[in-house]
Amino acid sequence: MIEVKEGVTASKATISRLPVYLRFLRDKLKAGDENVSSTLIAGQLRLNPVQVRKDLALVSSASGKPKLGFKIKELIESIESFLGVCNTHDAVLCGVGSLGVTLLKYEGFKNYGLNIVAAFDTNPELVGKKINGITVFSYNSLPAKVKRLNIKVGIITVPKEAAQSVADGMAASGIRAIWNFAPTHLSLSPDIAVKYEDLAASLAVLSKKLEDKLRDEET
Amino acid sequence: MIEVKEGVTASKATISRLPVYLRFLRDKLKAGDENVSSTLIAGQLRLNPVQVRKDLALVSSASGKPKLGFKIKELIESIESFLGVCNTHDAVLCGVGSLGVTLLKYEGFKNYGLNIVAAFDTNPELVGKKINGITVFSYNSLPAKVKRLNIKVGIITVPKEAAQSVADGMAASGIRAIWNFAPTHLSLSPDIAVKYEDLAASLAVLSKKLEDKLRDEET
DNA sequence: TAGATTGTTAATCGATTAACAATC
DNA sequence: TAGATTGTTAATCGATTAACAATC
Repeated sequence: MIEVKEGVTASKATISRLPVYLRFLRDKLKAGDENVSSTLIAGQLRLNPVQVRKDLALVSSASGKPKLGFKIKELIESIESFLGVCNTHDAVLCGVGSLGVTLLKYEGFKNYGLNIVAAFDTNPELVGKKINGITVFSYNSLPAKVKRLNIKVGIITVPKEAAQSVADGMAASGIRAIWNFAPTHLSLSPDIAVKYEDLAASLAVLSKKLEDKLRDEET
Repeated sequence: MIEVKEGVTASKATISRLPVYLRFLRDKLKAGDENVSSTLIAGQLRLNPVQVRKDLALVSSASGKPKLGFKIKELIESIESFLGVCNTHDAVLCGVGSLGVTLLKYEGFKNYGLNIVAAFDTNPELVGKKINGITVFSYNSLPAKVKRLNIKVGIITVPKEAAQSVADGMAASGIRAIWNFAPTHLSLSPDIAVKYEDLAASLAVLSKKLEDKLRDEET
């Protein structure tokens, strides 16, 4: 039996590596492997083996065996539990445009503890439609629904002009965490957790990496 | 005249804050402001003022004036030039599904130096279509096109099962930077820069923030 | 002038990496 | 046994923050 470590404070960096490990381990398990070493994980994922061991030790009480490594199943259980403990939240999505629909259709969230229970839009033509089993409601009904279901997580996929006002509405309805896909900064009370899904920032980082590679080459 | 600092090595953290500043400054300029202080930027963006000044000093030779702050226009020019210098790349996108179409329709990339010149898919029904002015070609023609146009950046929006094979194909055709939206790890030569757009990881970070907020509350 | 703000140097903080004994 | 691998402690590295003189 795998003990789940509760109340452990993992760094943001570790937290964002955990889903990567999880995905990798699930693939390995599927491929029929039973054990995996931190050396192997690090090699494939281009990380430092010590870092991998530290990350794993933080969320899992399953200890590895010298020479053999870790039991994949145990690690998966541990990471799932750890993320699950932090996670499993109902969420609402606002803005049923191209991106909103893409997210509503995305099945992967359930594996990571997010459950989108309702979508909202101002466009009357969309209201009442079901996308991937999730009903689109009128934007006006957002506060009531969020309050009634005690929902804490909101996803914003509206055009950037509308994002601040939607965020304010969500905050006023009791939402405490906002996943913002609109390319704009939000001004909100420090009580609200905000995660920006910023494609421009990602792109900048990739470009930087590319320039580094190309520069290294010249030398 | 604003000098552009070339060959400056900004940290990954700084790089990913630059687009955020840029967006904020553009909004301020639009609102009619002429000057802005690092204190104000930091306050609104919830950053440390010293950090803001350091970031700005790194990419801009425009110096701020005590009491007044910085000229917004100069800062915008500097950041645009800096990101532009690193950036301006033609790119191809592979996988014209829900997410692929969303990205093809997204106008924001041009502001940050990315220019998607062609899309590819294996589905014959999609081939020949134009999305937002970008033609969808047969997946088979990817290598030839990438080589001929000397394209260095590839965007992967195929299902995860196909991602590795697409990545291999891109790498073999000369692509040096891959923006991977498929929820899977890619094994590639260290020569290739890869940026994972990992929704699961983002979600984990947001959940962690939320848990922190909720925990703080109890105390 | 008084006070807000800059730019820089030094201190702190946190995360990554190196070193190495323990062990299967 | 020999060697790969673990887990932990110490060292390093890098980024953030604090302190403060300079200045508009």
